Amino acid sequence: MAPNVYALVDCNNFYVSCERVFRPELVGVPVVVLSNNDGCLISRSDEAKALGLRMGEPYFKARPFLEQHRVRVFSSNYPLYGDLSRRVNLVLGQFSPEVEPYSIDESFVRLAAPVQHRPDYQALALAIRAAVLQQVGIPVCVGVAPTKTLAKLANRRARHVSGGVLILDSPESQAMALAATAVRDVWGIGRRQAPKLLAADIGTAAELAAATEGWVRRNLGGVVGVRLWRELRGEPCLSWHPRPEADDEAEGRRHSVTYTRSFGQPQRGQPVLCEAVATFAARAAEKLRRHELAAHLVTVLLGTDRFAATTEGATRTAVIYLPQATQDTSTLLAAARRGLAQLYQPGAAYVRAGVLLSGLEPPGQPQLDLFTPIEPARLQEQQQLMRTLDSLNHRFGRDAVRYAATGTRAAAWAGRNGFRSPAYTTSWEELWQVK
DNA sequence: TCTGGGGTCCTAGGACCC
DNA sequence: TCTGGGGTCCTAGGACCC
Repeated sequence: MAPNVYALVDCNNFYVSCERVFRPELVGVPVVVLSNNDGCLISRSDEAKALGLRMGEPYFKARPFLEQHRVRVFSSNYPLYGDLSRRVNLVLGQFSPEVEPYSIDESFVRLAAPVQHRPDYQALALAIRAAVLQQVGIPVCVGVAPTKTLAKLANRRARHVSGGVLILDSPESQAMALAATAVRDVWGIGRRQAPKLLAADIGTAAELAAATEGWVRRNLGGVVGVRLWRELRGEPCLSWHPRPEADDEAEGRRHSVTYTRSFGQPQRGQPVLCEAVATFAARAAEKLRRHELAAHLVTVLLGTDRFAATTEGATRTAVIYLPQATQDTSTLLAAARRGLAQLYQPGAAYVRAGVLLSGLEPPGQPQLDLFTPIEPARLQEQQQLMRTLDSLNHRFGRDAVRYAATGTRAAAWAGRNGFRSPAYTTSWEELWQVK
């Protein structure tokens, strides 16, 4: 049987490219997009990279430099990026039924096992690139190889190749690419492992691939390292999960749903924190219902400033167990409030909070709690209310209808996002206008 | 004044059971 | 007086990813 071939399609400077789709005047000039809360730089155009701006640089430090060089700055606009990401995947679906979105800006495409003698992957990769650019307006790079890890490696190198595609379908081309790739740039080798490998005289991906399996098992995180090592040698070991949220099989189901945010200003008062946590719980609950799941565990997180010199800086958590898994906002809200009450310490200055829902299962699973079973009629009522709430908010905009506990819109704890572009494609109020 | 957020996978270790 | 070993389940924490 012919082996599979994987293409990794990666959108170039994705968030910046999204902003450029609707503002052609941004093409050719330095542009950056900031993280939530306008905290740091998370996407840079090539021009911004050329100015020496680094990924993850705090915005407040870079600001004078950005102004001096007239860099265009945007707050992140996730509804817009998420929608364009979806459109990119639709285009990829024209080339293969097997598309696995890996992150908002990257997808793996499994290409049909080649029937003919030597398929022209180069031409195919170029066609993918042209189609995404033409139909969505986003430039991408494409790496093609027999394993996911090699496809990632090919993609990385494709960025510096004219045409933006690189095919590693022969042992010779793979050997060359491995020799030219620093080991710290291999997918799965992070900040911790890279120095360890260097100390063992392993500086390139080729040198890692040439190590013995026993050495890798002992020194590179056991089974995880061995899997990575095999993938580099062309043996596929990573599994394939097409359309992760579409199917309801236990296999591909997610394990948690989180909503955490930093505050615009440190917060000390319990009522304000209560509103923030209630808001985050309501958001997490929406996400839970979107994925058609219910949660048994509600974890509340409360964090103090980890950069402050005077305090410890720590995130503390409280876990509330719900005997019956639920996707009902008011039940989750009440649990979150109990968690907050356990955590809250008067006087502490909190800079971030969050809600994590876990112990997930499909809603309406058989009841295990024998003592306080919720009545089926009441359960149905709850579910109907949530469906109504979600559809109203979908139709009339986020927060058209919401819980009083979540407080006012102009909340004291709200984060900054001073430079946000309109949600051109997902919000009726902000639709792109042609004049 | 100002440093993001949301995930996954794996392992170690404790509690408990037989 | 002696005090095993295997299994399961759970949690905390590490490492990594974009």
